[in-house]
Amino acid sequence: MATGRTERPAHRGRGIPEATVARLPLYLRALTALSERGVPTVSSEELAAAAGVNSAKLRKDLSYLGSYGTRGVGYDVEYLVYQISRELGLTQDWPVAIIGIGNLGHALANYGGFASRGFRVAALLDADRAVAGQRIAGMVVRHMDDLEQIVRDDGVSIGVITTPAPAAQGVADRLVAAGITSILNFAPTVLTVPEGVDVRKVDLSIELQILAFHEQRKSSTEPAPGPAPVPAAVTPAVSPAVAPAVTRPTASGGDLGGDLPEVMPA
Amino acid sequence: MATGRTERPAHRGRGIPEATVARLPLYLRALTALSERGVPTVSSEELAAAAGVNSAKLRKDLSYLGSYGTRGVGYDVEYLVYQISRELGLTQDWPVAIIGIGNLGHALANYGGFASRGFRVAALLDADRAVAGQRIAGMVVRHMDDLEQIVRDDGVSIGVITTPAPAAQGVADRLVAAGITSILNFAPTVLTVPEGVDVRKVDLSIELQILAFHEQRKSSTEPAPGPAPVPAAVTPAVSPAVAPAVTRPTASGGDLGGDLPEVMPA
DNA sequence: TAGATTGTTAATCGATTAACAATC
DNA sequence: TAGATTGTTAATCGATTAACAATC
Repeated sequence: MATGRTERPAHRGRGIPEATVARLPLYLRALTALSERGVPTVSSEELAAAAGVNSAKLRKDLSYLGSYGTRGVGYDVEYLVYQISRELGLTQDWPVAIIGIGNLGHALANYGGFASRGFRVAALLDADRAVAGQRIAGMVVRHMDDLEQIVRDDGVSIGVITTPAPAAQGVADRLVAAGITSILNFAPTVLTVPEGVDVRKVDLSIELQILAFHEQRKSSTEPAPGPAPVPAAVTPAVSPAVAPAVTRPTASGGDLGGDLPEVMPA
Repeated sequence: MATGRTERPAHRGRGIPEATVARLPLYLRALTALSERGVPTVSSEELAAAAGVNSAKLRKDLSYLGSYGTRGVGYDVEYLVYQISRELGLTQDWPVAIIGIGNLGHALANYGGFASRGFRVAALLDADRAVAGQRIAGMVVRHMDDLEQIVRDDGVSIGVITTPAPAAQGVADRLVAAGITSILNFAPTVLTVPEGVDVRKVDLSIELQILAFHEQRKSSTEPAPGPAPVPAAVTPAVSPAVAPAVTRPTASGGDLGGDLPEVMPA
């Protein structure tokens, strides 16, 4: 229950920074957990800790939405849940279509997380006629041929692409042609879309590769990439003279393995 | 095959910016596609277009790895694939363990993308004894009790958490205790880990919420959240008097559903 | 040499953070 | 009032980008 507090949309209308928008869902999740535990208010310090961010950042982020806290007290949990939900557009229903019912599409269709929080799986689609017609998560998979009609009839506003990489761009084109302006892409491809269409991607192998980069730096105790401090004054002018020892005529034949790693087969 | 070019590790040893590290996999993917098409060289302009970034950014990113291009010519595709792979640590094998074999864990286990590119699913684990023992993607699911032994025996360095949210922190703690220092978290929870442990997260509902935010701004032509300009002087002093109509005592009871998004059932 | 394209500089932009005045 | 905590300022940091000298 919010104490009858007034709102000042402040920055509203223009310009909540992208970095802030990306964190609002985290705050919302932390607040929802607090709400379920019956916690009435939180300080920025507590909420920041729960969301895994710095409290100054949290306060700055929230200040873009308005002045929803009370000095000396903190934030009313329910009230802030509402305000963030509204800002994110979660007070309305967002019908989502999942395109490409393979392993991942199947898993997402069964994923409970959609239903709550304003999202609703409105349709499952696949280009394979053997897949279309199957019943998954209580829904009948439709064929891609019906895409335009489904988007129109069900008011689908967000498309989730879970096709193999080679099919993704074509699907994106059709989604855009059908009027969809928000796409969540799970296929490992860069999608090209017109201005005004938002694409976000979820990319497993990119995340793994970033982890591998850091993991490599940890385990290796070699002077260069390791956590070693700057080796006693590497004078810029000197390095060219120091470097030649590292110079290699070609990348192949080293102990590094001359072969370039093959990427995903498909 | 690289043209006999010399290498200058330049910035190496310390500090490739995180933003750059996060893009290297994109470049690698684009380069691999070019390599498969037999393209021998690319300009920064072409490669940047393929990766969906600005060419100045690409050149700056690559400059952190060294001087691997040729002025007036461009980059040797094979050579650059090799250099980026090496930088990311993909010239070695990274055994991965997937913990939590529900919908998503199952899908990931069957996902081909792992195997290529230096990653290898070394083990599948689940806390449920009814799941352990099952055969999935040619592997027998092991019970969580065996975690420590598996990490040790198989040299697992990366843990992928696909458990329900409430179980994730406990699993993370055990992974860390077992010596794992890189975690990819699919559960919608903030994980707390010691210094030196890297956590990256993949979060479907956060991505959807970010899309919803932008989608809302597009479709709504309402004055406040829409793309409308600042409505004729919203004097700060006045807003408290204007706002009360929007003030609501509580957020619950709405269509928001007070529920936190449940993750995959298992 | 003339044309092309890299690698780097420097300016700009946006995000983070500590600190603190405002205020409950 | 005294204590607590927000909302905001300003300094800092890091990332992006245009522009161009270096050089193949």
